[in-house]
Amino acid sequence: MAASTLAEVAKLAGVSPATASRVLNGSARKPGEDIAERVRNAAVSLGYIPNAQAQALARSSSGLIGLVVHDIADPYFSAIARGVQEVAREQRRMVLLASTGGTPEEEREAVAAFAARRADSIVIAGTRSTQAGHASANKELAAELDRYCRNGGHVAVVGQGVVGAKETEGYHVVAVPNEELSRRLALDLAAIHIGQFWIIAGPEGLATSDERTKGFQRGLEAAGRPAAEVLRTSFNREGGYKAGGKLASRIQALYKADPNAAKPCIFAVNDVMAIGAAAALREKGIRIPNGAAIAGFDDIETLRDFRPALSTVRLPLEEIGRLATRSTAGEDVGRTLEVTGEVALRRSTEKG
Amino acid sequence: MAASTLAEVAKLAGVSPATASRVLNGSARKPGEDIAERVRNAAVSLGYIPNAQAQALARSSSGLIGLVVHDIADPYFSAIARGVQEVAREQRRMVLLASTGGTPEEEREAVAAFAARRADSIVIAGTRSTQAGHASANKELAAELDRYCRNGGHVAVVGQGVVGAKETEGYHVVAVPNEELSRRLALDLAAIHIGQFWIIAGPEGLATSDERTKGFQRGLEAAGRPAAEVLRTSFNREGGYKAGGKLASRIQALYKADPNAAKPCIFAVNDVMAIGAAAALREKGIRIPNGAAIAGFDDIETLRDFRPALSTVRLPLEEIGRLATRSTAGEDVGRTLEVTGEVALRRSTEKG
DNA sequence: CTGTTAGCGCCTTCAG
DNA sequence: CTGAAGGCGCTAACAG
Repeated sequence: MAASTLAEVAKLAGVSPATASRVLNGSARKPGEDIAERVRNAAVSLGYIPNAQAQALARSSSGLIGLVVHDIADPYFSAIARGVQEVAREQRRMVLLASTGGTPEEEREAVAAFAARRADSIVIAGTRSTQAGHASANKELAAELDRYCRNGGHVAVVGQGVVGAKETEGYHVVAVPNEELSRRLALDLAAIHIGQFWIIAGPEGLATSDERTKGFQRGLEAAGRPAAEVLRTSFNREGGYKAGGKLASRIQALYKADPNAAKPCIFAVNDVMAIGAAAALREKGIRIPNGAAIAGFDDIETLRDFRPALSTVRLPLEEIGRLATRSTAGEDVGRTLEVTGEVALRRSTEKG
Repeated sequence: MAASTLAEVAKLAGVSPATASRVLNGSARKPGEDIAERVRNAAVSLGYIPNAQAQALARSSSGLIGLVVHDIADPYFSAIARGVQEVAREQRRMVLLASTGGTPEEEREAVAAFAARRADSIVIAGTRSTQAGHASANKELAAELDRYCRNGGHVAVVGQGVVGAKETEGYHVVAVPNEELSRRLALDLAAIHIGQFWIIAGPEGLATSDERTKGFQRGLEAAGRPAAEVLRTSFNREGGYKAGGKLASRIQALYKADPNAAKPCIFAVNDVMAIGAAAALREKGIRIPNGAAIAGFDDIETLRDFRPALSTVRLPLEEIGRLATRSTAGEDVGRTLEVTGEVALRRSTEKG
C-alpha cells in the first residue's frame, strides 16, 4: 500500500491533476472555492502527502539546506546547528546534516552529496585547514563549491573563507574575528598577570586555532610581553588534557625552582580544550586560579557552570548559525556578515 | 548554467542514457569496459552529479533518514545524533534533522515532513509526553507514524514507544531501562546516605522523567526509606537551577533547625538539571558533597570534568543512536533492542 | 550487451 | 477557471 498520489486525489475529487495541484500547493491562481473544497476533502480522506522529491524535481528547488560540521556532538557545532535549524524551520525548509571529522576531503564529499540532493543552500561550519597535506583537497573543495554556486547554489562558510574559493555570486562568509578577540583577551590578561604565558593550540594549519594563537601573541606583544610558548595538540578535550598534563609538570618545576614564582597563565584556543587542560592540572594538584590561570574561547553554554568559572571569549554561536542560514536564503542580511564577540573574564584567571 | 544531466553525459559519450546510468550508478550488470570508460570520461568532463531527487523518485528510495530531537544543542540529543550520523555515513545515507521543542504536535509535523521527503526511515529521539493536554496530539502522531510504516517506512523510537502506536511492521523501540537504572541508583545512594531524599523532576507526564522518578522511589522503598518529595520543573538546566534554589532554602532551614542534621541527597532526573541545581546550591553557599549530595542521569560527556564529579547513570547515548539507526535499516540487530547502563557513583554523592 | 520505452509524482506552460 | 500535454532527471522493464 503506497502513499496516495496527486492523481488519485484528483480522480477522487473528479478534477484534473493540475487543478488538484493548484488547490493543494501554493499556486498563484486559486480555483473556485466549491471545487477546492472537494479536492481538500479528497486529499484528507486519502491521507495524501505530497511527494517532496517529485515537487523538488519539478520545480527544481528542494527546500533543503545542507549543514556541514566536524562533529555534531561538539557543543560548539551543536550550538551553531541549533541556530541553523531555527531559521530553517522559520523558512519551512529542512536541514540535511553531515558530520565530517574535519578534513577538506570529507567536506568535499559532503558538499557533493548535498549538491546531488540539490540542496538550495549549504552552510559549512567546520574550520579551514591550511596544512600542506590538505592543499589539493582544499582545491577540490573550493572547486566543488564553486561549481555548486555556479549552478545556483548558495553557500555560507562560518569562520573564514574556504581556501582558494572564488568570490562568486552566492558565496558568503560569516567572519568570526578570532584574531582580534584573542588579541583583546591577551591584553586583558596581561594587565592582571605578570607571570609567564602558554598557549594550548590545535594542529598547525587549523585556521581558527592559528588565528586565535596569532591574535593572542599580538596582544602579548602590544602589552610588552614576550611571546607565549605554543603547545600544539588535537583540537578537542583530549588534546587539552594532554597538553595540560605536560604543562603541569613544567609548572611544578617552576614553583620548585622558585616557590614565589609569578603564577603562569594558560590560553587554550577553545573552551573544550581549556576544560581538558584544567582537568589535567587539577589531577596533578595544581589549583586554578591559585596555581595557574586558564582561559578558553567560545563561551560554550554547557560549560558555564564549570567551577572555577572559565574566562573566555563569548561568541554568539546560535546567531552565527542563523546569520549563515539567512545569508544563503536571499534575505539580505546586509553586506557585513561579521559577528562580534566579547571577552569574559571570570574566576579562572583571577589575579593573585 | 545548470548541472549537467545523465542525458548529456550519454550524448557526449555516444551511448544511451540507460547505458550511462548503468555505468555511473550501481546497476547489476556492468557494460563493457571500453564503453564504460568513455561514459566515465564524459561524466567527469561535464562535472556530472547525479540528481538524487530524480533517483529517489525513480527507485522510490531516498537514502534519507530523518532524525527528530527536542533540541540539537542539548548534549543528550547531540550525542545520540552523533551515533545516528555515524551509521548513516557507513550506509551512505544522509540525515535529515528536525528539532521540535518537544511537543507531540511538533513531532507529528516533523514526521509528516520526513514522510513527504520520502525518508527511508525515521529515528525519534525525543521523550514521550502523556500529559492530558497532549492526548490528541499523541494520537495523531501515532497515526502519522502508523501510516508512514504502512507505506513501507521504518521507524525507531528511543526511550519508550509512542503512545498508542501500533506495533506494526517496521516500528522499533530502543528501550532505555530508565526505571530499573534509577532504582539501582536509589539503592546505592540509600546505602550511604541516611538523610532525606529529594527528586528534581521534569513536568508531569514526561515519560523519561516519570520513569526515572518512579524507579528512584521504588529503590528508596526497597531500601526501607520514605518516598522522596518530588519537585517538578522544566526538563533542562534552567529547571534544575530553579528547583535547586528552592531546595537551598529548605536545606538551610534544615541545618538551622539542627546543625547536625543528616545531609540530604538530591536526585535530578538528568545531568543537565543536576548541574543547574548544583549551581544554585553553590550560590546559596551549600557545598557539595559536604552540605548536600546530588546525582544526575545520562552521564553527559561534556559534563564529566565538572567538579565535584557528578554521580549519575551512564547511558550509551551514541550506541543508542547507532542501534536505532541500524534497526531501521533492515540490519537485524536482534530482537532485543534494550540497551544497558550502569550507576556511576562519584564525588558529588560522597558520604560524610 | 545495448537501446528503446515507460513511467516515478508533480508542476507549468499552453489551449479550451 | 479548468484540463491536456510536456517535461524535471533518472531507472527499470522490455526489445533488439
